[in-house]
Amino acid sequence: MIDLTDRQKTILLLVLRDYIETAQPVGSMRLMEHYQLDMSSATIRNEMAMLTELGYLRQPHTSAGRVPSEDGYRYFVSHLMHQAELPEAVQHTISHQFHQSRPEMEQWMTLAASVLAHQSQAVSLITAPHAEKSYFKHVELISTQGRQVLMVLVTLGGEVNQQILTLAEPVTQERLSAVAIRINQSFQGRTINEIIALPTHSDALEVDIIALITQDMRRAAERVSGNLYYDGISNVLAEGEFNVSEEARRALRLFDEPSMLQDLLSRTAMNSGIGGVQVLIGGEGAWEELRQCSMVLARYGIPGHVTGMLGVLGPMRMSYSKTIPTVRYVAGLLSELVNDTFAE
Amino acid sequence: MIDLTDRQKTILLLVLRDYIETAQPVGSMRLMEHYQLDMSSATIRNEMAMLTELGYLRQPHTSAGRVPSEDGYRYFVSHLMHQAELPEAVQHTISHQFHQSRPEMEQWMTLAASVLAHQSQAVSLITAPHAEKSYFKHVELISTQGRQVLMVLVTLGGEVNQQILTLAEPVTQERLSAVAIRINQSFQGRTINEIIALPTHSDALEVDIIALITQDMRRAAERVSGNLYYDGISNVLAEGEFNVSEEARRALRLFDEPSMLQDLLSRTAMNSGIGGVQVLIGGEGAWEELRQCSMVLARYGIPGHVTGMLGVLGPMRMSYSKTIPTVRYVAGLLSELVNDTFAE
DNA sequence: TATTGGCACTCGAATATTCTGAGTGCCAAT
DNA sequence: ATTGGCACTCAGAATATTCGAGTGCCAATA
Repeated sequence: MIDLTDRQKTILLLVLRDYIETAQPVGSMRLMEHYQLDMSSATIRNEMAMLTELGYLRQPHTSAGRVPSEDGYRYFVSHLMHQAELPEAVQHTISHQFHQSRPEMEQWMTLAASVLAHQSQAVSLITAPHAEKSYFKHVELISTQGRQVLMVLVTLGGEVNQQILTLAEPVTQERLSAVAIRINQSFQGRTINEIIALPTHSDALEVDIIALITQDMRRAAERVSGNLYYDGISNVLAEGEFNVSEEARRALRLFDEPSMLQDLLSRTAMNSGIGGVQVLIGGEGAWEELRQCSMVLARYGIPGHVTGMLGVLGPMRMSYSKTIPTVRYVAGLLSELVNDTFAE
Repeated sequence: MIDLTDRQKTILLLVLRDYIETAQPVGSMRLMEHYQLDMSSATIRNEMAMLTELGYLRQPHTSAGRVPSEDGYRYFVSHLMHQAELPEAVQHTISHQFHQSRPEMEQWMTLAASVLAHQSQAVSLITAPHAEKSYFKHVELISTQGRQVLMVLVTLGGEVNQQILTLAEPVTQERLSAVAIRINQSFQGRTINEIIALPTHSDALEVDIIALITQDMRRAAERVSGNLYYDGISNVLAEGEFNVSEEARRALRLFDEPSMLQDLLSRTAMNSGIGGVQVLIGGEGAWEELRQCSMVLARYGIPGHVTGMLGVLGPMRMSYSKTIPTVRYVAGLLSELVNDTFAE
């Protein structure tokens, strides 16, 4: 794996750079002139042949230049690319936008999606922060009309869940409020299991409501992550190689099938810590739809508490050296915001 | 406009049908055999020439069959197409899905988007119902930690708006609840203007909260419509003529620029009543991006009260006779649901 | 007068053919 | 170990050729 000479590394790096920039197979001559290498094209050819044999480069056909292979990209990302921070100016711009927006989670999500899409010129996606263990915080019952009641359930971290119930018979707001107050007092800060363990109450209305609350909390716990936001779908279509369109269609199908994305996000990045950025190249064998794509993913939030995922989906030859710092920075920013909001 | 002979209408209708089905220019021979017309292909050619002169058909090039022009589609939609109801079986399936889903607005929106996209094999889009005039219903203040407070504001029709405030100094939950109760009592059912007209209170905290409430309500009133949901983006890419891709890209750009869609929706369908379905063919000159597309739009909800928009965006040769009933039916269904939920 | 068969004509799309040049692999010379 | 030189390859562009669906028009017809 580390059996590459310095010169081989240089050449591999340059091939990657050039290909990422131009999307054209890169040949030995071009490489030599463009980067003023002081060796002949024949030497470069020899090295390239070596790199091809090692599996880091590919030849689309016999008489074409070289193109990075999946392994090539992986080597690039993990050994060659120099990991810079995001330029300060960009950091400021982004951070400014966040601090100017309305202090609402939904706004932040939309903004983060937009920033990522714009910076990386690819599709961005992000899940709302999600409590890893759900604690009851507050419930509110508001009668809207006759038998319809709006239930607003707040769990740890300000996740708000609203639902409309239809009762068997009309109930006054007073009665509802009384029930709410009782429930709030006894459930405060408890987990779903603790709530279930509590002695059941005799009041029929109250029993119904409690059943709904536990049901909601259970459902929330099952969902791997919160709502999904994304942005920049047209970016990916602007890419040259996607004009083949077949590939683009496949990748975009992911966005029509939220469950697939959820699955993908949870399966990959659940195990990576906060702050770490995961790079997924060419679907890593597991995702047929992403054969031509890469994803840069990160988790954000408070570990073991409230976390979410965010990332970028783009063509395999996306600019990792720009995307990775961006994803890392935005993840950090969101972590801060989540911290400010939810920490106890 | 109505200067078409019956025979011309028949031919125009068949051309439309055939083209919508096959996406191929249709010629005189094909028309004759396929639909057993008892006239010769020469006669059909003559009529076609006439229809071309009148602007209802076009010829892609001299020696090709005929293709409907924009005007042709319009004539078809308004005079030729027979307006059937959605088949009962389909109605049942759809309605069943809605009644099985969780009774939450968000679920309904997602479901409606999914159903429309699936039925029409095109992109669907839908805005959440939006109160045309906003009445205060309820506010809830929940302390999450030190100076952070979660405000949940419910306005007429169960629109719930959550926001996190940072206070100047920590306040107990008791104090917050007291404020909430006072506000709820005096604001119940009032409009924003009435609230502003009320005598201001002396309590600093209360004044702050009230300011935020009015601010929120004002903002909600300004938004043309609620959140935007959509589905089926990959459908549009599956269409043959979009493989040219340039067009697809343009149309999809709409989805990255929510403001454009909002604008489009409000400008077109704001004036059409509930129940009426509007058909927008080829952008009607106004929207460059939609030159190759059509939209089928409808409003739903309670007129003058809480309404939303929904519709389908597809290629100009979409199956109007299937899409229009679907859109109408789903709009009706949502209207019912909105009615059940929000009516007073 | 409206309809029809016949026929010459058109022109996009499909297929075949040729051309071109960027790029390679390899070898002998340095 | 590196390099200049050279024959070879092959995708893609450019060009030519064929094919046939479809038209427009006209003279014959009912």
